Amino acid sequence: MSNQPETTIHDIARALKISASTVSRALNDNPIISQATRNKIKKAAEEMGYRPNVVAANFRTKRTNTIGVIVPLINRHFFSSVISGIEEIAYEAGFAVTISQSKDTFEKESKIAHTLFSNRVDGLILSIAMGTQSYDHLKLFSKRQIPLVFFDRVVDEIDAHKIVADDFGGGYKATRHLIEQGRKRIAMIGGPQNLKIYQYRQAGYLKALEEAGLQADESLILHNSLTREDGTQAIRKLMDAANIPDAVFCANDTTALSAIIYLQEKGINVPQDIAIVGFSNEPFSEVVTPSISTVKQPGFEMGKKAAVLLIRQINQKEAPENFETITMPTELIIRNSSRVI
Amino acid sequence: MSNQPETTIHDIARALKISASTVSRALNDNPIISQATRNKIKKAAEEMGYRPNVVAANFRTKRTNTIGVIVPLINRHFFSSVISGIEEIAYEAGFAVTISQSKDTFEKESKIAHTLFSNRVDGLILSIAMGTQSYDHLKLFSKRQIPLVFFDRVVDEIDAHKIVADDFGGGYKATRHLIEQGRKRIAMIGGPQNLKIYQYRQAGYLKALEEAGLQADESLILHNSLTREDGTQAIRKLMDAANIPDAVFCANDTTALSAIIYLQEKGINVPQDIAIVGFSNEPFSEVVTPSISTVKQPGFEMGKKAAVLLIRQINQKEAPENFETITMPTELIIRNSSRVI
DNA sequence: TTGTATGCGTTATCAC
DNA sequence: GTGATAACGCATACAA
Repeated sequence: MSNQPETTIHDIARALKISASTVSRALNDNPIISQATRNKIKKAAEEMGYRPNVVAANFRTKRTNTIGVIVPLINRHFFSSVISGIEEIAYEAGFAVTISQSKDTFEKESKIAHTLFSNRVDGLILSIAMGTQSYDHLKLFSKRQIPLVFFDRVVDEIDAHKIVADDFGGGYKATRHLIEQGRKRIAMIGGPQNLKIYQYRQAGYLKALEEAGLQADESLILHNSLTREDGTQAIRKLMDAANIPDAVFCANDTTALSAIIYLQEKGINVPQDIAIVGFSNEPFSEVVTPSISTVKQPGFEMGKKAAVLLIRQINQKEAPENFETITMPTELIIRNSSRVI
Repeated sequence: MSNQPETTIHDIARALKISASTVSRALNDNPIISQATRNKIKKAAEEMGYRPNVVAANFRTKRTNTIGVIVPLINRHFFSSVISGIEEIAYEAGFAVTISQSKDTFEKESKIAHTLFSNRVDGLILSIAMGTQSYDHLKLFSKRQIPLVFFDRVVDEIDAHKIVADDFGGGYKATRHLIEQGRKRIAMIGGPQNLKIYQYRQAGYLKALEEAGLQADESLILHNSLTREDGTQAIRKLMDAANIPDAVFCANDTTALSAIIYLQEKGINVPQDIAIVGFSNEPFSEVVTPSISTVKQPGFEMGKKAAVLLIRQINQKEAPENFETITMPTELIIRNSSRVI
């Protein structure tokens, strides 16, 4: 069971009585090598079980053909859609993709970023963790001219291409829809305000209220981390207050679900008594009862776009003179949690 | 905006008028270097913005401290639980984790395996794709003594540690539960029979039927790829036949959901008319109406176990004389889709 | 405890 | 078209 030594281009060169450089060139389909020798070399490589040592090549060329991706949680439908989009483009362009999850903590995000940097990924695509407030681990990349593309949860302080969904429009459309359903006291369960996306969703909500001549009520606006538990706590707080809402716009589907479950337990009718709209279009939102109205983000498309921009930047080797922020449209999906038929 | 050159250990050595090897040793906390010089070197490294070139080190040491993980789909709760388990252990042990998804196709799986191999991952943890029937891309690893651990969807033909859930027991418990609810004509929507896990789930089902003196009915056993669409088609086929079932055991939660939705549309009562049990405990199964009875697999624990075995094998550098197959317990969770109260 | 020398496998530069 | 040679940055065997 001894470790058989790796076949290298030198072994092939020796066997064929040619030089290693010719082997290298042939294997890389360098057109300068004649078709005949190229075939001969490839055949020999095949027979000898040659496997290129990519690590050595990466070391030599200073390129790894690898893109790093950091998402808060792999297991969110939106994020895994983005990942699929990134993979599709990267795959076509000959890049491998390394995926990591920050678990929404700054500590893990920073550690991952350093690891990816040390492993010399050619570029990085990421959506920052909820807890991230310092950006040294990302400045590392910009300082060394390693292309960086943000999506969804972006950072103003760093110059880079940014792909975002139209969170403002989503919040606006969701709220406007509730208003059109005749709701007057519309609460909001929002996310951490250090993240732009949650600021924008809330801004859209406020804008819709204002347009409709409805007074925003501070006591109806809550902020938390948007987990199942946070959602339950938030809806309880809303319902225990003096002046209960007749609708709730939730900044994600998870808290929308919490709200629905809590209200059902209390015998309160959704949507008749209280209408609910979520955000993100998680798969479960379609299949729960009542199905959850929500705002759909084009995750797959965002991933593709992010990868295209990143790879372009990698290949041109120059930092672009100006960075784009691309806003992709969101779509309100009206389901039973907000529609009084 | 020019690319500043990387600081190397030689730069530090020159600045400190010492040798590069001392710098290398100090930075790696080699105890042979005196505390004083170690501190001095680390301080200089810090000040000079030194970042180790991990690619170069990997190349030199032939180790990457990276574990490759291939799963069919990142976005399945079970798989992402496994990934979390793997990450937790790997993180503690100083390994990075590269995650890829095969999208359940052989082609992508094979391509990923080759990429990971070429990138010299120290070990591989994987659950094979539904379509995978040839194993050359995995034999690559065993041939070069690169440790390999399978989980969930394992391969008999390859010697390696294997972590599986008790699929047989899960199928058995699920079916027995349906029998205890008084069901007599229990159908099964099963998965591809080239995968052991689906064979075992079905074997458990058959065993429970047999024990109860119920005749297995071939017309009540269907096989497909267990997607939403497959599930809908399967339940339709079952309901269109002469002799309709009074319960269905589905090999995953996705098809269980399809069945429930289809039956509800047809005005058939779940569980009164037809009881349903799924498999895997996807998050949605708890929150749909009716909530779906299912079999829970200990994904997180399986991931941890797989990582522990893999890392042990990596560190001892020797192929173990005998490989273990570890079966982790499954748990039946009884919910409303099968419980007539 | 530190320094010197060497080589990992590949690609790139230059020569022929 | 092909070959010889150097170099990438680091870790290590050996020498001091």
